[in-house]
Amino acid sequence: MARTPLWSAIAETLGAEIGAGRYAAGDRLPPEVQLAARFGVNRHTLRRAVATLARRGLVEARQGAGVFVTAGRRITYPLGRRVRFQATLAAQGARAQRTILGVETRRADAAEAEALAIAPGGRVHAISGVSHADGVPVAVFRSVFPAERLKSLPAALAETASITAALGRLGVADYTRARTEISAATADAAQALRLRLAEGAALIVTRGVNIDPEGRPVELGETWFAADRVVLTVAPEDGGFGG
Amino acid sequence: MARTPLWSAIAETLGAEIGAGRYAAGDRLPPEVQLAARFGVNRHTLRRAVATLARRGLVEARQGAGVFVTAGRRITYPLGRRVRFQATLAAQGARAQRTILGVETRRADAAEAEALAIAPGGRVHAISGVSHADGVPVAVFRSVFPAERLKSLPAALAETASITAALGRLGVADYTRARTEISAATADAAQALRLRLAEGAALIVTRGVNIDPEGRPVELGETWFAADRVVLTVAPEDGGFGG
DNA sequence: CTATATTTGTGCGTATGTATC
DNA sequence: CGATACATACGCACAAATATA
Repeated sequence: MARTPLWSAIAETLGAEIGAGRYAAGDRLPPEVQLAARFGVNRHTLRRAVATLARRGLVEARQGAGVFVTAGRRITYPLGRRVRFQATLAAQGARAQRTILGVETRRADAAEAEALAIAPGGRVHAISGVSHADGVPVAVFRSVFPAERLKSLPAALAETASITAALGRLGVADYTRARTEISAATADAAQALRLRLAEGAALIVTRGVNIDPEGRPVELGETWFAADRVVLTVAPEDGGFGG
Repeated sequence: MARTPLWSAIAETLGAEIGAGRYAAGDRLPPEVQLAARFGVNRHTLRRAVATLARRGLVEARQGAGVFVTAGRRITYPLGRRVRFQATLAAQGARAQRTILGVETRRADAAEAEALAIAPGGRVHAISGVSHADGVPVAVFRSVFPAERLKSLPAALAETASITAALGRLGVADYTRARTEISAATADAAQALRLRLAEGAALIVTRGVNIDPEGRPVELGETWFAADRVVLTVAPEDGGFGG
């Protein structure tokens, strides 16, 4: 008979209270020392319970400020031939924004070279950044482009934050998603910071290759979505479900 | 300048050593007290580092036995119109096995009734279980079926563990996936136990409705995949990957 | 703007329980 | 059975970030 640990029972209790509305979205929970006193446990024990709730996305702890109940609305993100960030969010009444955090040109590793169908060790532009919906970060991404074909991509990106628009200037009028791999991971420190999540929170990970109309790869993209803010959907047939 | 916590630096070091092959798959790491001594930290601090690696799926701690490096091979699981567990694994040379852990008949909740297009409060059969590949648990699932139409499903499942076969006996010769939602989560205690993962490990979560050739929903299925053992793929065009 | 209190984050030490070998 | 090794839980202290007087 495995008896449930204290921290687990406390997490259940607090989670249920949040669900029941005792603490509403945006509210601050009582300080850890008070909660520890209420449950009659050590602060460490209570902290483990709170960490569990944070990983589940129910609360968010901010050092010096407190532990806050998170909001909770989820964006639906359809996967298919055509994956467009801005258009998807606009259709759901959300304002999309992309921030480029870094651009570098370097040699491709083996996996990148294969995915982009370039020579091993060929040069690539690597772009990383964060995607926001209505000011809330929903994903971090890293994209790799063949540098030889898209020499002036960094310059184009300096003028427009939209990757679609930047590619358009370089003659890639259209692109489609050849294949998408989906996995999951837990947020590391850097991702947690960018996405305003607790470390260890669940992320949906996608890895996909975009190709131009001739079938040549133009982008290898990896995206880490905050799982408590996004749901991906896969529809076997394209073309709307009719709202 | 944010100085990195000790536990984080230690996790990086150990993770790199595992990646470099200093500890091979299946190997046991030195005991916590030894590792704590090696890094000159308290056992708590080392445990947090190990917990981080466990969440990432690099290691697995077994009480009383030790901390072991996990194997690492990943199964590819294509999502599409036709989602068949046994056939998918067989194509990759893995032996598929499904264990039914529980069958109950109860009233549908609002979401289930809507997904299955039955009257609110109508009865459903709920099946839960675990899927294994070559003896390794890769997913836990819960499926809900309309009980009125499939009255003897529990009996059929008692004779064959295959859901496809059981449905076949009840006149559902074929079914296809209407839509799939994908998210991610971290493993709770029960899921961690069934999947032999650390609590907090990353899970890929899918939720899908299967429909018969006439378009009537026959199953609402939720699956939690161990993210370090499975990759889902989405191909815009159907038609086998050949293999 | 500065000083102080509050609150979460990290880390050590110790003790005991429980599963495995 | 005993020895080993991971799991839980308590206590104390200080650092870092934030809020407040």
